Order: sequence, then structure tokens, then C-alpha cells
Amino acid sequence: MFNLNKAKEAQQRLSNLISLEYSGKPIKTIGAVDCSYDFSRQLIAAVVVILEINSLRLLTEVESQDRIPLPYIPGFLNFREAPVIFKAWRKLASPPDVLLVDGNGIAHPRRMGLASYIGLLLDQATIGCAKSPFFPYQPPAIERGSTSPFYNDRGEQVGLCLRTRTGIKPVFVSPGHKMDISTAARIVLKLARYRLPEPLRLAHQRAQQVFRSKS
DNA sequence: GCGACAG
DNA sequence: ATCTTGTCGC
Repeated sequence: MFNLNKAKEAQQRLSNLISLEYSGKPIKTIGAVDCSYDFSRQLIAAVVVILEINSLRLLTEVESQDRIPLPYIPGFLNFREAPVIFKAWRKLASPPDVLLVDGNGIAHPRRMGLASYIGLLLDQATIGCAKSPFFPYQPPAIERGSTSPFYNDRGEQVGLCLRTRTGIKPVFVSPGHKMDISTAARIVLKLARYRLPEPLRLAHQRAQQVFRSKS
């Protein structure tokens, strides 16, 4: 069964393997992943979508389901959502150049948020784009594109608070794996027409549909 | 001991 | 995450 201390040790050990450098390869395809739940049946679903970076045209979509493996424990979302995400990932013919994840990357108590965990185990460039942070932050200026750095409890910068829409609550961008802070923020801003980047909005919408037989 | 705490 | 449509405001 799940052991909190073992889990912490694993996260800390894995965090040393994270790369904060992007290959520099031009990005042609962008992926996004999100999960949804059916608590009445204890099921979790993961959807991965891949879009063409400029046209935002949907190229691929895969989905998988599983029993919910663990209750939600702050700081351990990776052990809850990664398994079903890996299951869906195996259905992909080819991976995207970069994968967006709904959650944090290195902006995590042990620098091992869901985005970093997924990126590391899949050897995939990932970006964490969270709707709320683990750490305190200073709100960026009100205009779209404004940013403010935020730090973990050790004083290390772990991401950028990014205003993707003027006057709207910012998002919290942090590298997952094979990614750097500024490139991550640049990509998220480029893809954001609304608060969240389009690929994540699509993945979220599709994940929701899984447990809703209607339209 | 108490409150915080991605989704 | 999820329960849930319309409504008010930029």
C-alpha cells in the first residue's frame, strides 16, 4: 500500500534527475493532458490531446480509465494521476514536442510536481501550468503578459506567475522536465487565448465528457 | 497543537 | 476534482 514517507523519499530522489534545459528543437506539436473523476464508481479518466502549435488543429486524442488509486493528498497528486496518464500515453503513435500538464512542475515542496514526474518517467519535455500555487507569490501587473517570479521555501525560483488575460487571475507556470522557466512561460502565453492555454482547455473539456454520456 | 495544502 | 444555470461585469 501507499506509504507517505516512502513516497516523499521517492520524490526527493527523482527530483535530482530533472533537467531544466530545453533542447531548443523548434516546436511543431504541443500536447496537453488532464484527468476527470467519477467518484460514484471510483473511476479516473485521462485524456491526452496533441495539437499543431500554430493552427491549434487537433491532430491526436487518446483516453484511458482506471480505478482511483489513492485519495487526494496535497503534494502527492503524481501518484494519483500519473498511472492512468501513462496508460493513455501508450496509445500514442508519436509524442508531442512539448506536453502541458494541469498542475505544477518543480514548483512543488520537493520539486516533484505532477508535470515533473510525468516528464521524467516518460523522458518527455513537460510544462506545469497550475491554477493555484504551493508557495506565496506577488501578483503580476494587471496586463496580459505580465509576470512575477515565485520561489519555494528554500528561496529558489521555481516558476513564473503569468497573467494570461488582462484583469484575470494569473496561472502558475513551472518547468516539468527538459524545460526552462522562461521558455515554459513563453509557450503558455503564446497558447493562451483565455486564462488557460488552448491545449489544456481542450484536454479538460474532453476529459469531462468521458463521464458525461450526453453533449 | 493549528492551519495550509496542485487536482 | 465535483455538486450546477443563469447572471453580472469587464
